[in-house]
Amino acid sequence: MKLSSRGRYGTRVLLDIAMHNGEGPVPLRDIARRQQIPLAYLKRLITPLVGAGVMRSLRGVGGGVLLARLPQQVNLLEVIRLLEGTSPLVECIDRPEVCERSRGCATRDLWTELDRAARQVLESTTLEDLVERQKIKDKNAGEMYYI
Amino acid sequence: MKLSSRGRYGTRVLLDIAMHNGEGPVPLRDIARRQQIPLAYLKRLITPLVGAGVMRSLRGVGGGVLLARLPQQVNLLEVIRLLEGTSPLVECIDRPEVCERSRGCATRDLWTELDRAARQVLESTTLEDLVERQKIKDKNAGEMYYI
DNA sequence: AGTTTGTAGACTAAGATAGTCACCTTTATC
DNA sequence: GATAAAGGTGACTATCTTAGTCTACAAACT
Repeated sequence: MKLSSRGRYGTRVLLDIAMHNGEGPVPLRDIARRQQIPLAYLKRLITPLVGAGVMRSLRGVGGGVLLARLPQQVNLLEVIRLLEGTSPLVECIDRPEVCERSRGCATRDLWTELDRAARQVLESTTLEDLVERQKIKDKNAGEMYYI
Repeated sequence: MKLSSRGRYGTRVLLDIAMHNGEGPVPLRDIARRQQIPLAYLKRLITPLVGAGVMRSLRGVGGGVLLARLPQQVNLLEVIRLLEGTSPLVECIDRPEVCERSRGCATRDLWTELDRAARQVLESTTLEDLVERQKIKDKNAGEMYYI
């Protein structure tokens, strides 16, 4: 039960470009620097997000990446699924046929419950929510200097 | 965000011995057969559970393993933590110092929320709950034959 | 044409996971 | 006390996943 660095990085990348939403394409180089992600790795990381239409990319001079939808239209469940590849916590949740004991298995019910709880948190959070939280944090951080 | 086979196996093992609670030591051989877990692997699997006082073991003829506490006194959060070793979903949740951006990181708050949601499900479920659910399932399975 | 950007594929190093094997220790029983 | 039936332990291995690199390529702006 670990979140991979793909999941962590990718979410940070989306939050980064969401924070710059409306300002045109954000170069990967800048994102890599701000988020401390190796550029070559970042390039690979975003491909599923671009492919799924969560973000768009523009090549060439002045290019970069930007959100393909409004921040409130991107929920974190979709994001994590795209980044991690594998969806469920345990294989048998979605595909009972992979384990012959699925039908009468009490532990499987528990994993299902666990998976649902996690999904609920992710699905109910959008990029806009993250942006709001981040802005509050940035604001508070600024005020810290005056205390 | 996958549950390891250690976590899945180990939980099944505990449910197995909880179902036989009060009947004396349950031999690992029997558990291995019923739960379809390689015996050699099973032996290794249970050591942290024995070490933490969740189950007890008895060697020699007529030996086996049994619960060291009442089923309602064993919650699944403790079990999963013992089996998986690593506790939090993301390192920085418990140890902000591992990442310099922890303080002002909105994604970290999300991971914390996610972790708490998962913990809540596990912590509020005891072995007794699992036993109850399993008994209902077994009962229903029995009735299926008469339909 | 040249430079700046993103794209794609192949590859690799390190670590985790799942599992095996051989041998040891404890305990009951004859 | 020999023996057999249990669990315990350390070392090992095969496979997979993760994280990351490298190289060559394609598009777009100037």
